[in-house]
Amino acid sequence: MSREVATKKQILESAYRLFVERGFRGSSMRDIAKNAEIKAASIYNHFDNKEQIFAKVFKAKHPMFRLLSILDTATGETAEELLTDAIDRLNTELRSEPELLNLFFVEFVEMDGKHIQAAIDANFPHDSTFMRKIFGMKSELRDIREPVLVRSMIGTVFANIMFNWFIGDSKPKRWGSSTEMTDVLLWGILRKSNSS
Amino acid sequence: MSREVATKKQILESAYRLFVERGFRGSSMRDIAKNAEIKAASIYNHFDNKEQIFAKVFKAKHPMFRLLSILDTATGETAEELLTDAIDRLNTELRSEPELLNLFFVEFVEMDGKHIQAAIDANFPHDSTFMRKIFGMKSELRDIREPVLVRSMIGTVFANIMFNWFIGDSKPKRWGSSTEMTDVLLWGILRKSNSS
DNA sequence: CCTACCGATCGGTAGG
DNA sequence: CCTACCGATCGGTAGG
Repeated sequence: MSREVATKKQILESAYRLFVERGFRGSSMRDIAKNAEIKAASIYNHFDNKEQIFAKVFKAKHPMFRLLSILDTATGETAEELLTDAIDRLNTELRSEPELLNLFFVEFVEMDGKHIQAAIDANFPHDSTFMRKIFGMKSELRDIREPVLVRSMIGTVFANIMFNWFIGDSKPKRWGSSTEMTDVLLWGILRKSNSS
Repeated sequence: MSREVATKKQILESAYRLFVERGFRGSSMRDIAKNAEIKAASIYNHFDNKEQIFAKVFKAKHPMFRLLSILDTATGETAEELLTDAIDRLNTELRSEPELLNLFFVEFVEMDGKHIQAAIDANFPHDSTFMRKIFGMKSELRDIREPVLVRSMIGTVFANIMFNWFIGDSKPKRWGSSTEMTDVLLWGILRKSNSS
């Protein structure tokens, strides 16, 4: 990797971490430069301006594709096992890296969503191992299209975590556990009832 | 309402709109003052600093309680009707006011979630008409606790909308409609199968 | 509630 | 890739 490419990569990585932690306007070019171990003016040898950096970071780190990759690692002999494992993995990943979705929030609030389409165009099509696996277990499922199934799963996990943020650490018993939430999802997806 | 209270209210309302549109660091005290039709220095007669304004805005506008209020307006003779109407209302509201959740995103990214607990403490307990209604239809439902039900519903609607942001306007057919998503949820909740 | 102002920091440029 | 610097804007204060 040439020196130039390496520096560019350092800038993008530094910017990613800062945008995720402090948002776009909260991350200065000087801070981005410092983490990349250069001076602020040198950034302009690689990028035209701050927003161009954000656009490239967002394209490279769009969280949707990260979540689909996590799904691909799930395993299981039956549909119920596969789905449960997939949900566990999503939950674990989002809990250990809660800022995974921050980049998207920043894009939505500060950028008005204007880079989303370009990021989608750059990353599609995505070959999903998970969808192929669950497709092979079709007989165990209700008649639901695969993408709808994937949405339901990501949605359930996502909603669990968001909801936990919403209510803070208070009253977890009152509001239920994520296991209870997963149960609702499985009942909605599987052809036969799961053990509960 | 005294002049002083009215001014304070104008400042909070102005700050709310700006925080939601541009984030915390993207909203200057001068902008907040201009929308409230005073000068920037005058804000300090009512608030100590910018962050205190955010804390008060967040406490007053925590989106969780807004969503619960929307649920309370739902009607229906059967559990299926009530749930479908509730989901429709949530979808309609979030679609017509997509920035409803932005305040929460800003709190999460720029404030590191530090005001959440205070907002919860200030707003609980919340008397939910919706939960009482659905409680009365318990025989039509699987054995799911009401809060879990509410979470599933808000979660499903929320995940639908987030997912639509994720994928932008592209390939709606490929990824399914929110009707298909609702169907999965109803199957997971209702004791008997719904028409599909 | 205002005018006037503070030091600090911002994104970006000039010129080497 | 750097030093030095630009005008603009920031949160906040003094003083009336």
